[in-house]
Amino acid sequence: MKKDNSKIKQIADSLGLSVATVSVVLNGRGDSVRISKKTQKKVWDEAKKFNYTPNIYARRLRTGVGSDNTYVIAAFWNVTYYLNEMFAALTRAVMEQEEEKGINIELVVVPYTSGMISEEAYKISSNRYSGVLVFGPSGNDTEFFKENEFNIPVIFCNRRIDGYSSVIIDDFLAGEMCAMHFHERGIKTAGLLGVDPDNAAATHRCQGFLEKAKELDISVKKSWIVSDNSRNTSSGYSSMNRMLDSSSYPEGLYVMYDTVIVGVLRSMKEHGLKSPDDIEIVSYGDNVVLHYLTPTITTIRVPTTQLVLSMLSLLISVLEGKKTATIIKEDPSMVYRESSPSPQ
Amino acid sequence: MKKDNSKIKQIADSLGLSVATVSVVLNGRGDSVRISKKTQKKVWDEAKKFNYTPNIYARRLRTGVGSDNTYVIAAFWNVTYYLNEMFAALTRAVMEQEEEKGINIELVVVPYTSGMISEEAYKISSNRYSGVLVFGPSGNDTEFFKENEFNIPVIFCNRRIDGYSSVIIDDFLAGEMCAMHFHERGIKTAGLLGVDPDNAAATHRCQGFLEKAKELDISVKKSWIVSDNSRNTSSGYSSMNRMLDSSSYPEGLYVMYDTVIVGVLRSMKEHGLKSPDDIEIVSYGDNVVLHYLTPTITTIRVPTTQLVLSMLSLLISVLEGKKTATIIKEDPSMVYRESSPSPQ
DNA sequence: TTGAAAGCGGTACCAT
DNA sequence: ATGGTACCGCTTTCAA
Repeated sequence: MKKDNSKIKQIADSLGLSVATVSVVLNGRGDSVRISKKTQKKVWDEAKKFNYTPNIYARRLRTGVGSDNTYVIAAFWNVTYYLNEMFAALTRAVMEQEEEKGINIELVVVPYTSGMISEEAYKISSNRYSGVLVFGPSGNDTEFFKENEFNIPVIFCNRRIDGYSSVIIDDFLAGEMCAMHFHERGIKTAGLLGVDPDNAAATHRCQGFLEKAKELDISVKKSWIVSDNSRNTSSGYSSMNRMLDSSSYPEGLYVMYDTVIVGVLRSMKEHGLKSPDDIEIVSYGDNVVLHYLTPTITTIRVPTTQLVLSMLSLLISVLEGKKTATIIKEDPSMVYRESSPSPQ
Repeated sequence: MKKDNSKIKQIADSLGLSVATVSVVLNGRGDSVRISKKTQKKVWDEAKKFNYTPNIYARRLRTGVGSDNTYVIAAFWNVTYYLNEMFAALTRAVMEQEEEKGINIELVVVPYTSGMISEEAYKISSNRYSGVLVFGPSGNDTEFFKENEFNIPVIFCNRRIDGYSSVIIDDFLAGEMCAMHFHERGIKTAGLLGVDPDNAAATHRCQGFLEKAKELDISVKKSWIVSDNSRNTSSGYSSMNRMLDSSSYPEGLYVMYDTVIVGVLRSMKEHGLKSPDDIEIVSYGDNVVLHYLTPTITTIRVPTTQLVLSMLSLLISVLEGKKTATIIKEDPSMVYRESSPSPQ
């Protein structure tokens, strides 16, 4: 059922009043401008009948509000994944940049479901935003951007796409780091949990890991590579169950996202297994719980906060004409904890 | 350093061109409209020199984009707390309501730091938004709203404030529920972790708990009431340390937020204590990890998803004139797990 | 107590 | 290849 978003003029006409009067009443200033109660009521009734909704953009333009030094930045947000930590980083980055650069940022969040970004992307090319940040695009989603071109800057979070800016983690390296770590620990068999062909970042990590593992003679059985495209505690639990219910398990496990780790630990416990004794675990991410779980979890830390801040900062620089499209790298680093201690 | 957000007219004048030409060039349509390369370059150079930033609202108004059936909804977001789960719920609620009601929602996130909402709140009264949702206001913040009045609907998440709409959890009841549960478990001594006088919801829970505990002869020592206004894993860890480092500890512990629980468990472990054997734990919230930790954590579940959905749905109803300001209640419920099993 | 009209900053049509 | 101008929807000043 289509709403009739009527305009002030329509209300005014059908009441035989002027738009000025209607506007004043609708802004709650009827009394102070001394519009008669009777007229006020008529206006309100008619507005309700027409289901009047003010055009916010017309209002803003007229009042000049939010037009000075203001960038309208859209954050395209994949609701399918668990990007919650990133959101916290984004809100903080916004406050920081507003302060630092003396600007105003209007942060518009555009939710999309994995693979369906094309349904929302028309918004990018319709003069709505100053610039765009994209979080968590799947294979389909990135494909869409490759095939289209936009006239405002679009910056990706940890995805390389020709012609676009991005801030990326060297995920291939993150994969290699884990394999090298396992090698130094004397680990000869290893598995991967959370593989997702639709996720470019995770895929790079896998590749980096697998190539390096091969080079270092770490054996990776097929049944030790478990996919998981949900990235949450429950999915981590069932993924790990799948591996452990099969005949064997590896000495070392590389978990693609720290958001699943509690589920992994649970599954191990229910199978009577302990980390690091039975399986050494290396996670990916910098969630603070990794430092408090039992065992504490070794992780390849990605600087989430820095990542998001770099995205926003880059976008603003581009908008200010200070930089052109580019790629910024943030480096992952190893944090040793109980689940797979430092080799030294 | 104030930016000079110059206008198209200025560029046009200083170049001796028309606004039309400048507009076309700046929109990247210079070639298709056959503006000479030379002129295009002049325009771009001048725009850069003037640091031209288009007024997004003027553009939207003119192009009519995003004006049909669109509500601009601001979510005031306290970045000090850990409301990440809520954000996921909010993005999903937005998609749901757009679908269900056949409307468009532009979700604007306005970050604020605890106690400082007044610095951002002027935005509410300046015609920027259709309506406002407020998440995580502290005592100061709610005080501010009590003292001011706004001409657009403002809806609070789990805070009662005279004259405003809200969707609330019966936190007093949630407190009582825990005390009653402990009583049925035969627990005679209990503590509270995560008390925060600045947080109305947590305070109600404490009150409900303490009153019921008194009634049921559960003793609550002062040193067992530990405050924590940070609500994260680290703060939970240090809060619990504070309690356990003192002379004694209670049989039952009510933890005000599930976001601290991993820290609490860690502290107990380091003190050689186990749940439920040494201390029975009841949490508050519905984070999925509670179901996978060791031990699994008994909790008073609040329907976060429903809570946020109700807020948004209520706001839209008010905007559509279908409802007036009101208060909606969502009920907490007990979920029994290992850390404090069902009494039966 | 109400109305007429200017104008916010752009875009796009139609001329030239 | 470029310019003139109406107009998007609303608020506000000033006049009646």
